[in-house]
Amino acid sequence: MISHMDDVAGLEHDRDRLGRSSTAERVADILRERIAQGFFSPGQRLSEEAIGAALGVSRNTLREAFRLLSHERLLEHRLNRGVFVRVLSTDDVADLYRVRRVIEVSAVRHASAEGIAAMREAVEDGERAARENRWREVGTANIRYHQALSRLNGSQRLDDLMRQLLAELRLVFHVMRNPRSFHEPFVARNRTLLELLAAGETEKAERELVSYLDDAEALLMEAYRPQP
Amino acid sequence: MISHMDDVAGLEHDRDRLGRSSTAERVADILRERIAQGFFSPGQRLSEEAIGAALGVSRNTLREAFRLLSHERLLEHRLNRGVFVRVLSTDDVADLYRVRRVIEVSAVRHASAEGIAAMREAVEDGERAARENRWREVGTANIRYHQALSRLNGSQRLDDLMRQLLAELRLVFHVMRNPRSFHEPFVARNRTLLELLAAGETEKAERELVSYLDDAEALLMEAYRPQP
DNA sequence: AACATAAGTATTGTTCAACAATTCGACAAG
DNA sequence: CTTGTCGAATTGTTGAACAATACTTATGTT
Repeated sequence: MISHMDDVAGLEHDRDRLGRSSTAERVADILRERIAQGFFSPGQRLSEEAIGAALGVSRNTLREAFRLLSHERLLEHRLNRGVFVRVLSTDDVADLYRVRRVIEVSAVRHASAEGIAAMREAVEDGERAARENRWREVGTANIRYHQALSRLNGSQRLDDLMRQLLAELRLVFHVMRNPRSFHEPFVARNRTLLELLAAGETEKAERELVSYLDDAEALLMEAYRPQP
Repeated sequence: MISHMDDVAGLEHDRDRLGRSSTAERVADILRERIAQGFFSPGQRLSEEAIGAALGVSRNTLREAFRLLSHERLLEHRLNRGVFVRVLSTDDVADLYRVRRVIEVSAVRHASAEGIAAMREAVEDGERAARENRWREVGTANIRYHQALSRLNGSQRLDDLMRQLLAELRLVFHVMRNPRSFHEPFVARNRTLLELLAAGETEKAERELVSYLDDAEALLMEAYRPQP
């Protein structure tokens, strides 16, 4: 009997992807994607009645979804006034990059062969998309790159934090008028950092990463200053 | 006209302390405290009907509170089965200490005079409580100490992460039979680390901290192995 | 006795309708 | 131009209802 179980053992890994589908969570998934794609603009209010009617769910269920996204800092819940798509201040951007420096610098010190392979894939995807002038894809490849970098830490919780953090940053990206000017310089720098890590040059890699993040923050701040 | 506005300008800072009291959040506060104090045991199921009746709130409101605490990883939501007080595995403990190493080591590198003062207060509270054999207070002082340490990073988000992380660790502490044996050694080590930081010996401080966390993790794992 | 199956119960998931509480804009009064 | 008041619109919260799922107990078969 047990011999038959061995065939099924591999499935246990995917088990959590089955049961975890309550309506509220699926609603949250939909809204999260819409926000990430810029379908909802920062500052926009999300009406319970309108969205509830549009998705065909009750207000209570929708409110549960709102709570989830508020906790992820994608929505902002103001008492008796509703939920709004988060508007990041320059202080928020500064804080996000403080966290990125902590997590990603630590990741560089934990570099491993398998982890670097995942980064390499993201780099090549980004380079390919850049050659074909698909800058939206360059952006997503860049996000995958930094997720892979963060994963070097080997911590589920830091991965979650990084994912949430990059989702917040997307709120800023959508405000920028010219995505190419922001993403273009970092295609090459992703490659540079990758090769330094692959060569075991962690010292140089760390310096490159810090300079990388400083530049990215400065560029973002520059593009973000006008309308705060 | 604008000159009159200057008087009010200082109030904007306190604005967030006004509205923040919805029933669901207050319920979450109560439950969070109960969990922290070990009133609810890890693994215990929290019945919607029972707790809703005890607190005098409707199921819908209570469920919103459950969502909040589930997202903080204090409760675990299993579909169609209810919410349970989280039971941490040894893998969880290992992950928590991975995150602590990243955050706290980074904090050591950002040490500043004002931040160290807050740590000194926590150290002295802990030493006082230890002299008077109040080991529960030693535990809370220790938590305050590490929160103050984390605050050296100067990041709101890292502070939040640290607070959540220490709340999770409390779930483990309650399983231990003898709190004294766990907390006692670290009263002196908190002082040691503090003085190294105050003296600007960041190199030594970092080594001490890493060794500190390694020992704490090992001790916790040892006490935690029997019953998972 | 062991095991599978089926019925029944309890609990959660979701919706709906209602009302209280709060915000916001408009308009009037000073 | 400020202040006060009214009313519409929206959120906050409740309670009840029903569906969907999990747990328990009883039942029947081998």
